[in-house]
Amino acid sequence: LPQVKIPVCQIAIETPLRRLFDYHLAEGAVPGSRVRVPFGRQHVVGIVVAQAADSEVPAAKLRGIEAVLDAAPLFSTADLALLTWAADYYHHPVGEVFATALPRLLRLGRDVAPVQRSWHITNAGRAALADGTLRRARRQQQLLEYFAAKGAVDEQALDAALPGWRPVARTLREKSLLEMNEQTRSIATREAVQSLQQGPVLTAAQQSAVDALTAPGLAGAHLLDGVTGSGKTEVYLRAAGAALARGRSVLVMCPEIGLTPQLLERFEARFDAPIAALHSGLTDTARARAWHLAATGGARIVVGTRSAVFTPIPNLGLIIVDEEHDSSYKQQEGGFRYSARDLALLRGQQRGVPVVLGSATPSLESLHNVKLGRLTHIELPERAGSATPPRIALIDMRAHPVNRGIATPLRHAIDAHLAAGSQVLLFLNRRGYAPTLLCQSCGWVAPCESCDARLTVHLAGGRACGSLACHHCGAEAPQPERCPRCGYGLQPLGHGTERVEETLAEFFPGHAVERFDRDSLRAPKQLTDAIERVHSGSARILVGTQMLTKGHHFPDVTLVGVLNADQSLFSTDFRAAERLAQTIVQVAGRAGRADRPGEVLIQSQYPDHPLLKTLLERGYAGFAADALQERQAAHWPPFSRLALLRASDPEPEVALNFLKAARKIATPAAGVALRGPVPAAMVRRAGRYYAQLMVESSQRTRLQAFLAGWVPAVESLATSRSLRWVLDVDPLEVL
DNA sequence: GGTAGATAGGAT
DNA sequence: TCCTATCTACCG
Repeated sequence: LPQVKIPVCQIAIETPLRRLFDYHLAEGAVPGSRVRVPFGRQHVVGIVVAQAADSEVPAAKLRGIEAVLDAAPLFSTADLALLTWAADYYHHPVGEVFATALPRLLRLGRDVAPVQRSWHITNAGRAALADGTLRRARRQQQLLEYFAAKGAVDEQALDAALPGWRPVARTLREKSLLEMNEQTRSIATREAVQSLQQGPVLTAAQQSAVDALTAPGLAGAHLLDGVTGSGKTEVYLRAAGAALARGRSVLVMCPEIGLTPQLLERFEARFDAPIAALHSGLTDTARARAWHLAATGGARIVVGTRSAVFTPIPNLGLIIVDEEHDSSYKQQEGGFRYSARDLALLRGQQRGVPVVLGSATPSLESLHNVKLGRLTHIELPERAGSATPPRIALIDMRAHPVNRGIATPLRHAIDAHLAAGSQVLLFLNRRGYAPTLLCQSCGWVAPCESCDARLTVHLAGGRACGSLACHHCGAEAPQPERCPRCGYGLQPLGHGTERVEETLAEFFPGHAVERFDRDSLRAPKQLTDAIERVHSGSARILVGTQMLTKGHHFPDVTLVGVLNADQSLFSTDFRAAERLAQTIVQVAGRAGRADRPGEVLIQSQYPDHPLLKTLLERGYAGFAADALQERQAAHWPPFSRLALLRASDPEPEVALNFLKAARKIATPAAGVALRGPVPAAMVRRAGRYYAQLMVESSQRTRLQAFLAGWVPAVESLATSRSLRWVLDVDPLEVL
């Protein structure tokens, strides 16, 4: 009997299963479009990835597509190829990878083609106006009169003409006096893009950077390596302008848009072009709209965070990855742990589109790629506008009196800068009041019930008697008055940003302190208000965490103090030194932006530490050169490739045993080494016990080949439902 | 991950 | 005897 071939669609479905699912071919079910399909006993939305002339699946199991949801595909074949590549490379279920690329509403099957809503008066409405039934409802009467005069009016016009019309219109609609019409708006693609501003005169370095990035017929990847204030953004704008002028669109990626709205503002101010912003602060509807605008070519500039790397952009002509060293480009939670920076490079290569990675403190990976010729190195050595670079010095905390975390030389420097009318910025990577609550009598410290960690003391609503919080699982508890073990009084030990804020207010009375951390700036409004207080000059001293190292320009800050650089000097994570160097250089970059020279003081117990010495004597480039040599000697990335299999379970030993079994079933492969499994640095976190197994190879292809065979086998090992496991390819933290 | 049928144990 | 909690297999 000749086999009958049955043509099928191969569909990505959001499920942890690592495969596509075949369904009978249906009209309009072209690759890239969404379809509704029966799946098990449910009905789900999937994405057609490909069509095939035949299926491996027994014909009896094949089912039909229920509905095609998109008239035109959402993803191009190149978009599909990128997503498929990512699923392969990160060895993650393809359906979940596709889910990452799609806003929630589209995943749910909603139609988000932008609609134009317009309102008009009904006959009943005219009658109501005539017979005066609305005499007592003045606003309703006025709105109806407006519609009686104007006819159909669309919502944008109403927003502009009559702010606050919506609730009134809703009431009138319920009474059938007004009606609303929806119609699909056609998007004007290829809108003319105008440059609103000319932009400043470029420095020679900027000009040659722009030349390199806008050379005709150019593709390829570039590292734009420029100190803070050297004008990287201006280079981005010029390169983007050139791409837009060629009729192409631009993808701009940034680590956290909420913290760095400047980038978006600069693009908005420069170009009269439709911009779509994609970040975590959007509502589902707003995100779906922005995504759709980008995917249909309605936006010529797309500014977004990590997941924006997957957003379809027709006619893409340039990809910019700002602050490429930033760890938020790597998804570090959940299952699909991709690097948006690496995928951006791949996307550019795949489409022949130039990619610019920008940073004042490039990742060692990127600097290594420069050496290998995979990235061209474009340097912007000087600060634009000829500002003097900051003077950096160490304060030996052993050699000076230290009062409440602040050494005398730093205190004097703060006094001097404040007296000169400048602002001062202090960086401390530790939020809360104190990292520990200690009993001075018996040595008891407040522990987290569900983690191997100490609870951090926080001020409750600002006053002395605080609360306790776990920074690992989020647990909160009131602060006990007495030691639960011996009944003695308890003391907060150590310094967090809240305590430093308190200390500064005491040491420098009359100088308002502004605190920048996740606790003080929970809402975006709080951040903008705080920044406003700094810019207006009402705040004189800034104290904060990482938040202060990202993006914001504080032109009147002339002194930056790093209160404790030591935390990561002796970390076991091989990337700790790189992160510390980047943080110090980034926070130092906040000082002396204007014509006033800046000063940076770093407090340390170990001023002779080679990392700090190198950084001060030879700058970030010198540090990076040394660090790369160390990595090479120790055979760490980028000189080797890593993958980490992490597992956790509420019962001790379960995760470790699972990983031991995973190691046992591995087929030995040449050039691939397994290390571990070992318990995680913090074994118990949020009530689960963690362990990990490392896979290492000097060659990416070997590692990939090994994982391709191993991961499916590992999957079949995981029988218990309570056990969770993830594979992290190119992990950032290996603790 | 979601679902439902199978199974086992406890409460009534 | 029935109810529920847990296990197991499957998804085209």
